[in-house]
Formats: sequence, structure tokens, C-alpha cells
Amino acid sequence: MTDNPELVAVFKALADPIRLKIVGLLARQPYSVEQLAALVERKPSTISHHLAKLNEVGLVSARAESYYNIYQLEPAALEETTRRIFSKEQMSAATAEVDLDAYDRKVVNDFSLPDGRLKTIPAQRKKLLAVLRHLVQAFEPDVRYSEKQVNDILARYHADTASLRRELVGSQLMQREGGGGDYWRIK
Amino acid sequence: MTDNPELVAVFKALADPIRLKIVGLLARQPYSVEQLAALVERKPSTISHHLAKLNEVGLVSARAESYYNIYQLEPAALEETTRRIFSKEQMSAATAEVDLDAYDRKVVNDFSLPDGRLKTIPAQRKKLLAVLRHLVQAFEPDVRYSEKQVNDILARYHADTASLRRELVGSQLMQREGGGGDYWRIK
DNA sequence: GAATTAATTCTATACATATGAAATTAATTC
DNA sequence: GAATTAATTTCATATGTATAGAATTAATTC
Repeated sequence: MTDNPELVAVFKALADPIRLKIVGLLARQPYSVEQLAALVERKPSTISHHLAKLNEVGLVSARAESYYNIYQLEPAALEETTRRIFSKEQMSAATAEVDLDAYDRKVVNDFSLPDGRLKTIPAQRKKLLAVLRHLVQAFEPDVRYSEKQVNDILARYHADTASLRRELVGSQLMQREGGGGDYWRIK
Repeated sequence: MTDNPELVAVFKALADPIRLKIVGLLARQPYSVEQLAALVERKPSTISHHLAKLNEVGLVSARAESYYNIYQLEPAALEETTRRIFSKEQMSAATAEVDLDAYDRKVVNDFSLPDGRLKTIPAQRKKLLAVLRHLVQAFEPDVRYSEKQVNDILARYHADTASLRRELVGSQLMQREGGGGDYWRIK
């Protein structure tokens, strides 16, 4: 799913008082354009315009009768829309296409020099965590590192390797065995 | 119920791709304005604007945390809206406030001279019926009229009283007893 | 075939709104 | 208290859209 333009279109179609009235009227019985125009007190050309929008998203359909165009509601489209809109699936689908790492990348970029080193270590917790999630990727999963090895790797980012190392452990991104043992990356 | 401005407002709030994404994101977890801005790739001021619209209709709420404003979804508002929108009651309510006689009045007006007489008798069936529904009100309910009395009353509207009389009977708005008997208004 | 009529399409206009830069506000950190 | 920072508000602008008159199309009636 690339986006939800159809869903937005349905909402747009319903986001107008006149069109909402038309839907309400057609829920009772079909009407011609002229009749709807009289009922909601607008000109036929305006009603045509509104019906075209409702028709585009499948909420109404038309049938020719004599030389009238009789419009009727498509209840199936309404129900179908209801299900799609408020289901958990829909929520997830809307979310799926968003880049969930965008924020992290922005923060890392804000705090990084062109060579990849950190300008400073973020003081704010949220931003520190974003940077730490970035740093931890310099370590291989399932590999044990000595404290010196950890420091050497972190030194590529910032001189204060002790702080970085401590925060990585404190934030549960890396773990340390017993007393002065080895470090490894979590998950 | 005077109108459904709140309902239109909810649809308007959801009728925007960015706001729909925000709702999708907040369905998973709360976010700050800045985080949302990064996730949907818009400036914080724009996100503030969108969140204000969602907040106005009760779809989201905010709580202060440190100096962040954390926004969260209000699922109850969503469900409440779903129910209201697509229920039959809603449809009827939307319809109730519309003047169902507006079409008739328009037709009668189109075919009437300033003094109340008819310019012509409508040739089209729908418009003829609207005019007949108007004419029949010149007769009292539960009163029997002779053919001459009927003609006299109809003559106030048009010279061709025979046609009008025949159409009133044919359209079941008036009834005639047996052979050459009296006429009376139905219902 | 000419006249009538409903509906649509075209066009112009007024109003609404999404966007982001700049200024302001409110809260936190040092 | 000064500096920093997130959020909001203000403002300008560009885009979108609801409305209806005019022109056009399609169908019916006489």
C-alpha cells in the first residue's frame, strides 16, 4: 500500500454540509438532480458538481429515467468504508509506509559532523537515545568485545568513550558480563 | 437538531493525507510534535496546525511532559463518531431538517402568476402532480362538492377546469361517487 | 424537425486552507 | 539569570473548492 488517497477522497466527499445532506436524503429514497437542488436550496449545476464528487468515490450511483438522472445511495460503499477506516488493520497500514527511523536519522544528522563524528553528546534523553541506537550498530551482533575494543570503536565518534559506554549499557542497548568482563550488543 | 456541523468538522479533520497519517501513527503510540514532524516530513508549525484541528474535534489530546507536548489518540472519539455517522438515526436526523415540500413550492411558483392563477397546466407528470397537490388544498376535507362547485373553485386557477378536475381524480387526490355524483378530497 | 427540458460542462469568482518562515511563548538546563 | 529548546501563534502565499451563470449536451415532446 503506497498511500490512502481513496480514503482521503471519501472523507473529502463527506466533509461538506450540502453533500452530507444529500447523502442523508438519498438514504431515504432516490432523487433527481432537480429535486435535490430544490430540497437543499442550491442550483442544479452546483448539485451536479456535488453528485460528481460523491459518485467518484462510489457513494452514489445514477440511472437514467426518461430524461431525468435519478441518483441513489450505495450503502455497500458506506459500510465498506466504515470497516476500512476504523479497523486496526487500517491504522497499521497507514503507519506501515511511514519511515519509523526518520526521527532518529534527523537527530543523528543534527549531532554529526561531516566525517561522522559527534559534535556533542546530546544532553536530552530522547536525542541521546536516538544517537545511541545509531552507535550500537557499529558493533556486530553475537560478538564479545573487551572494554578496550569498545573504547576504540566509540572513539571514532567522540573522545568521551567512557560516557558513551556507560550510556549504552544503561540504556540496555549493550550488556556487560559480571565484574570486568566482556561487552556485547543486545538483540 | 439544527444541522450537523460537528460531523462535518470530523470529516474535514480526517480529509487530509497528513492528518490521516498522524492519526495512524498515534493509533500505535503517542508522539511529540517534533517527532511527528520528522515522521511525516513537515515543519513543526505545520504539525501544530494539524494537531489543533484534530484536537478541536476531540480526536486527539495532549499532555505536557518536560517541555514536550505529547499527543495521543482518543479512540473513544473515533468509535463514537463511527456510530453516529453511519447509523440510520443519523441519516434520518440529517433529513429531518430539510423542507420536503420545497420542490412542490418551487414548481407551483414557477407555474403561477402573481395573482395565484396558473400560467399553464404543466405537461410533465412530476410537475403536474406538484401543482395538483397544491390545488387540492382549496377543498375542505370531509366536504362533498357538486361538479359545478368544483369547477367554480378550479376556475380561480385556470380556465380548463375539466382537465384539472379529471387529473385530480386520476391522480387519486379527489374521488367521485358513482355516476354523476359528488366529489370529495381524499385523506 | 423544432421546441422544450434536465443535466452536465465551462468559466469566473469568492472563500477556505495547507504550508512554512518569523516572532512569540513556555519550559528547562546550565 | 542567560541560553537553549519545543511548541504555538502570526503572517504571507499558493493551492483548492463551493457556487452559480452561461454554454453545451442529450433526451423528450409536439
